[in-house]
Amino acid sequence: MKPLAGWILFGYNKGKKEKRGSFFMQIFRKEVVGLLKDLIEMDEHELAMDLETPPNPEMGDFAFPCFKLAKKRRQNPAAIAADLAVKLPGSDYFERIEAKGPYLNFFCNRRLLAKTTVESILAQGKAYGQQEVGKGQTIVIDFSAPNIAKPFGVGHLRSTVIGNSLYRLYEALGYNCVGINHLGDWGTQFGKLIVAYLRWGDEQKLEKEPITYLYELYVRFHREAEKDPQLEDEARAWFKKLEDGDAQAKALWQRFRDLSLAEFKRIYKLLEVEFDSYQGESFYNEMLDEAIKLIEEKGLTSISEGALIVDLSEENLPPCLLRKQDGATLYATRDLCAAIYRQRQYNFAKMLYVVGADQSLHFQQLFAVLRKMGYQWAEDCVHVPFGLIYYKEGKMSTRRGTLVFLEDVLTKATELAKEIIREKNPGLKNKEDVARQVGIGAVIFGDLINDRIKNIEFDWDKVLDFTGETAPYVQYAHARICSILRKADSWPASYDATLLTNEEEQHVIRLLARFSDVIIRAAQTYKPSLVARYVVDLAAAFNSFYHRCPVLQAEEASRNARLALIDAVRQVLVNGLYLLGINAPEEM
RNA sequence: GCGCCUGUAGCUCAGGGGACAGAGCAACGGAUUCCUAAUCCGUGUGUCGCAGGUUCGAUUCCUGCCAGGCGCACCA
Repeated sequence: MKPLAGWILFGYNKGKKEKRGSFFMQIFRKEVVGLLKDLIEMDEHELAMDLETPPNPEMGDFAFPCFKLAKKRRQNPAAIAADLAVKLPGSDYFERIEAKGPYLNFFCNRRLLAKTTVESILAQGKAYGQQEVGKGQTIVIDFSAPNIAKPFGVGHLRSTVIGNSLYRLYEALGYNCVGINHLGDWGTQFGKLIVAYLRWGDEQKLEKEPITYLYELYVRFHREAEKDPQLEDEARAWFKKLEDGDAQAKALWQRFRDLSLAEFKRIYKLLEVEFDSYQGESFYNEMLDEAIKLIEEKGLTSISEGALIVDLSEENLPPCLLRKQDGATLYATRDLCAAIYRQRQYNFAKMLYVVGADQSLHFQQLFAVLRKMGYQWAEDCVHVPFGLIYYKEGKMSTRRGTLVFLEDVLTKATELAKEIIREKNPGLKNKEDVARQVGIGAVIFGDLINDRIKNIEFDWDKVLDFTGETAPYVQYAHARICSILRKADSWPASYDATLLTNEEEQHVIRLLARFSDVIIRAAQTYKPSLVARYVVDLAAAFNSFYHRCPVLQAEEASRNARLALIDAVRQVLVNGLYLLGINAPEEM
């Protein structure tokens, strides 16, 4: 996988993962390298690579392990560490440098770290954490992509929230992002739906509850098709007619699509997710012939069992089907066409497909065909897979009808939030709004906190638990800060952040300083979970601080510095939650 | 059968080759004349699936095996 140009500047193309700290920590890191480089037989890069963060803050902020030197010098590593500690010149950046066993530990100047961190957060505000590594580059993100005429289940939530978070992460890195909702609005399922509707359809029911009703028809089709396999053939025939432009088929399709899309947009509004394009599979219908011709001209196609395929046996992959026996196209055909179109349209530096891991093979095939076609940019296409959502009984299945509707989950979570508000903060204004932000935030967060590749078991108790590592926990910390800031009637004319040196304050500051690093790493690995974990850590650190260190009651100099500190925490919580697509109410 | 993914505390999961492997939940015990108790503090359990290998050092990298999940041509 080719690294993005921006990351090369950031030292991310070194093959081996480079351990680096935040922007601020980077200043200190450079100083460590500067201090050590003349004392040891290692080049600066190797030295920087070996620097690590001790497991415990009592062991300092940086550690240099002396094992490699021990081998080179044929000496005891602990003796080397002790020797270096004595020989090192002093530095304003560090309060202490001491040997501990085979490690040389560096302790940052707390005052300096506190000052740089808090002051830049307050100066940069919403922009804190943002960078420009992606400036001038476009990244296409294909996400959500629900199937028309099927309900929006909790399974679709994953693609939607992961994609949305990646969008915001890359935007924060300066990339020009294009979010595409590649709607599943074409394919054999429409043949099925048309058959079902023509046989059993009820206009009034369709009008009233389009998705639910279309879903019923879809489930019924599969139930009946088990007894009567001929239905499947009939469905395929109708889809072929649709592709050939049959008026009746087209009219039904259009209706199903319009009704479904209207419902999806309601959910996107609840989630506050937006797209730059809703060009789904059907959009490419007119271009399919041209795309297939392009592949044929490159001599990649062949006929097998009556179908038009691209043989991929050289790549150790099953063939990619472009046309079925009846001439109708498939998912892969339309995806190939879409990829080519998007490259022409956006000239992307990278294209992400946020699609379930169960489709890994499809993407391997897709990218293989693009490579065979000679497109360099095939290397810039990335499948960002995620695990399935499970019920105890097994995978959720649209066909079997064992699906949990996302809207129900969002509604229940919001209601629970409202209940808790009524109990804990009855005087709160705009309860509805806050309940929605908290409830929906909890659902989004519950998804993003887990590494995306893991399967998730759907559990109502867990979705509706608002304690511990959850969005409400983070939002609550934020609301508390806002409350303190409100009560501090006057904002200090000046503050001295170098006073923030106690353990709780420093713990918070170290986390604050790491924020930009988290953004880079989350974007690089396509893992919003890193941001979710970070934001929980920061909230937890704040909560510890909150319980041990008074702000408003502190004597003036300390009070002013702490007000600045918590305002910085507030800002970073807001920025972090934003990257996850979650709101931070000021009261809850 | 082949391919991909996963396997860490009772449960759900973090862990960027290094110093005693960490959270949340659940359980129990504490904290509210004090900035929102959706909070905080304390109490403890691990053959890091198993077996090899690379390394000064492996939960982390490699190989094999075991278990679970997903996928493997006319669905998406």
